[in-house]
Amino acid sequence: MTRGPGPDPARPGGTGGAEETGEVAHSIAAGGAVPDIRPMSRPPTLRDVADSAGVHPATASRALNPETRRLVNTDTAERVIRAAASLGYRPNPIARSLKTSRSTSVGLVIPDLTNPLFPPIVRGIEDVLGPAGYNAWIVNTDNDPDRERAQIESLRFRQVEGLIVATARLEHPFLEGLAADGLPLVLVNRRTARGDIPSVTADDAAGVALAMRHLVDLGHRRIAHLAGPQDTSTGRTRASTFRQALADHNLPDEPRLRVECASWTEAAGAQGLRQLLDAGADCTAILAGNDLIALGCYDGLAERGARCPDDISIVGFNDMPYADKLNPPLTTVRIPHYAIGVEGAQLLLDRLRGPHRHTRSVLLPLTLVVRGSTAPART
Amino acid sequence: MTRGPGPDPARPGGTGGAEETGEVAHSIAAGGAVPDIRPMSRPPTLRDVADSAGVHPATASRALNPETRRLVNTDTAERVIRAAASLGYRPNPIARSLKTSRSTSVGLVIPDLTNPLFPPIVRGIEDVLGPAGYNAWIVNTDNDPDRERAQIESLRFRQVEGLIVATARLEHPFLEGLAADGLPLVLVNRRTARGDIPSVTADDAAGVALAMRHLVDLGHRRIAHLAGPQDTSTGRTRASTFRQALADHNLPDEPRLRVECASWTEAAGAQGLRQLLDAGADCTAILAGNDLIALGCYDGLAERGARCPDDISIVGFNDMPYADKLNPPLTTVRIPHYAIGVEGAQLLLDRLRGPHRHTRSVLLPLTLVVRGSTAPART
DNA sequence: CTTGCGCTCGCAATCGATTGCGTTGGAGCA
DNA sequence: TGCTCCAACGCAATCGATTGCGAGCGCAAG
Repeated sequence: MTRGPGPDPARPGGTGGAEETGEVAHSIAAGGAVPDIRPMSRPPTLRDVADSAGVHPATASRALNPETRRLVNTDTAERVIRAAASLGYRPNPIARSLKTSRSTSVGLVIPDLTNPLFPPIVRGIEDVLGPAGYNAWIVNTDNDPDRERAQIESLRFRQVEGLIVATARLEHPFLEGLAADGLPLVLVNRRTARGDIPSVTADDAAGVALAMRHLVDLGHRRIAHLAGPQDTSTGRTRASTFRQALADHNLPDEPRLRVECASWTEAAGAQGLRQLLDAGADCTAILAGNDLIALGCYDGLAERGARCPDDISIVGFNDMPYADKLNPPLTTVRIPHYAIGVEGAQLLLDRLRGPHRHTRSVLLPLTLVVRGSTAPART
Repeated sequence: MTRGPGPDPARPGGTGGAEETGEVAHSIAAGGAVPDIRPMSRPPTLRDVADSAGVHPATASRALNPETRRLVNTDTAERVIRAAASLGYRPNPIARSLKTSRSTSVGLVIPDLTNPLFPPIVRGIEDVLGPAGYNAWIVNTDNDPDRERAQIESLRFRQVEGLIVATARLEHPFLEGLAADGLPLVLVNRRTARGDIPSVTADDAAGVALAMRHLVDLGHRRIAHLAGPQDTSTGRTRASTFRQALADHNLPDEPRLRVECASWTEAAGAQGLRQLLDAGADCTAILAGNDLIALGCYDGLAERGARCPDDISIVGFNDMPYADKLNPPLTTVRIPHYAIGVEGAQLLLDRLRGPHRHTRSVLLPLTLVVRGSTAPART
C-alpha cells in the first residue's frame, strides 16, 4: 500500500473519504447532493474525470499523459485512466493547443489538388502523419505567389507546427524567410536553388538521362524539349540535363528545339508545341517537361494532323495516374509519388521531434516506363 | 480625450522581462540558443494591442469585432484598430475557439483523394469555404466504415463545426446519428436512403436515361450494366434506372446482363467484365457504373482480345479528368464536379449560419459526352 | 525521537480571447 | 442642486488543459 486510509488529508470535509470507501454505485445513491444524472449533454472534461476519480485535475492530467505519468502513484494513475475510459473522455485539442502552443497539425501547400501528380503525394503524407498524431491542412496556391503567401499566413494563424511545401521556386525568399524564422519546413517535388531547406525530390537528372537514352536507342537524332517553367528546380534540372544528354550522345544542341512552356499544364504544352512546330523544328521526338505538357502535345499534334508515335515520339515525366490508358499510352519517367509524400512527412516529423538535426534532403530514384508514345525513328 | 496617455497604467512592471528570461532559459534547454531581447519574438496578443491603445483587453476585443464594435466609442475603436494594424495583430484562432467553441473549420470526408472524381469537388468546396472564413480538414476513409468512424471522431475532437461527407451509404446509421445529434452535415455525391440529410448529388436517373437513349439510338439492343456497389445511392439509382430504361425501350431485362461490381475501382470493373463474359452474355454495349469501372472494362476486353468500340461499346459515368484522352476516348455522363462542391459548401454554410432551415437537397443536371468508346451496333 | 529527503498530489497561474456584469462619468430633467 | 439613466469601459470569470511550485506524508538515517 502506498497510500494510507486518508486519501485526502487536506480537504476539510469528509467527502473524500466517502467517495473512497463507498462503492461507486453507493456513493451515487448516497450523494443526493449531486443530482447530476445529466444525459451527457456536453463531452466530459478533464475536471469530470478528476472528480470521478477523486483527484485534482492536475493529477488527472499527469496520470493521463504518458510523459508525466511517473509523477503520479501507479494506483492513482490507473484509477484516473479507468475513470477517463468509462466517461469516454477525450482531451480537448483546442485547450491543449492553447496551453502548449502545439497544434499537432501541419500545413500542406500544393499548387492545385486537381493536378493528378499531387493526390498520391498527399496520401503518402497523410498516411505517415496520421499515425504520428498529426493532421494536415491542405491549401491550393494555383501557382500564384500572392495566394501562396496568403494561404501560408492563414496556416500560421492556425498554429501549424510545420509546413510541407510543393510550390517551391528556385528563388523563393519568402520560404527561405520562413525557414530562417525557425518554422519547420520540408519541400517536396521541387526545391530552392540554395538548397538549404530539407527536400524530397525525384532524381530528375537521372530520369532525363534514361529518357534520352531510350530515344537515342530508338534511333532518334533530332530531339526537342518542351521544358517546364525555368523558375522551378524540376524545370531547370530537366532542361539542363537535356542539353547535357545531347552532348553525351554527340547530338547537336539547336536552340530551335528547346521551348519553355509557361506552366505545367496541358494548355501550355499545346501552346509550346505550336511554337516548336511554327519555328520549323523538324524533330522526330519530344521530351516533355511533364505528363501534362505531353498531353498538350497530343492535342497540338492532332491539330496539325500529325500522329504520335508515327510521326513524333513523345516522352513524358511523372507517370501520372492513367498514363497507361491514354491514347497512345504514354512513355514516361515514373516518379514515386507516394514515396515522396512518405519521405517528406518523415522528414518533417524528424524535424518536429528533434529540433535541430542538420538539413537532410532526399533524392528518390525513378524508372522509365516505356509504352506506346515512343517508336523507332523513321529512317 | 477619452483616456490618459499612460500606455500601461495597470501592470506593475517588470513582468514582461521576467517572462522573457524564463522563456529564454527554457528554449536554451530545448536546444535553440536565441538571446531574444527582441519585443517581436512572439506574435502580438490582444493584450499588446490593448496596452498600445491604452485600453483594457476587453475593450480592444469589442473594438476589433464588428459585431460588438457598437459597444465602444468610435474614436476609441479606431485607435484600437490602428494599434492592431501597426502591431500586425492577428487574433489567435486557438484561443478564440476555446472560448467560443467555434473552430471556423469543417471536415471533409471522402473515400480516397486519389480517385480523380474528388479533387474537383474538393476545389469547389474550398473555393466557397475559404472566402467565408472557413477551412476544411480532408480525411480519407478508403471506404472502410471503421476508418470512417475513426476519422470522423478525430474531426469532432478537432471541434469541426460541420461535415461534408462523400462516403454516404444507403443505410448509414452512424451518419444519421451524427445528424440527429445536431451536427451540421451535408452529403455530396451520394446520399442515404432516408434522405433526411441535406445532399448535393447529380441527377443519376437522368444521366442513365441519356446514356441508354444514346446506346439505343446507335442500334444496341443487348446492353449490359456493370453496376457499382448497391449499398450506395449512386449504385442503386443507376442500376434501377437502367432496368427502367430497358423497359422504356422495350428491351428484355436479362439478369445475366447485370453484374454488381464490388467497388468503384478499375480492378473491380475488370473483374465484373470477366464475370459478365464468363456468364456468356453476348452484349454489344455496356453501361458502366462509373468511369473507373469503364476503365476496368478496357482492361478486361484487352485480356479477351476484344476491342472497344468495335466489338463492344462502353459508356462511363462522371467524366473524370482526361477521359477525353483515353484510348478510346470515353463516352460518359458528365457530372458537374466542381459545382457539386460549390453547392455542398453553400448548403453547409447556410446550415452553419441559420441553425434550423429545413432540409434542402440539390439535384444537379448532367449531360452526355459522346466520344470514341461508343459506336453503332454491328448489324 | 528528531531531521531530512523524496514521493504524491493539490493549488493556482497560465495560454489568449470573449463576455456578463458592475462601475464611472456626464448628459438630461425636474 | 439633486437624481435618473445611458453610453463607454474595466473587472474578472471562463473555455479546458498544462505545469511550476509548494505542502503534506512516509520512511530512513542520525
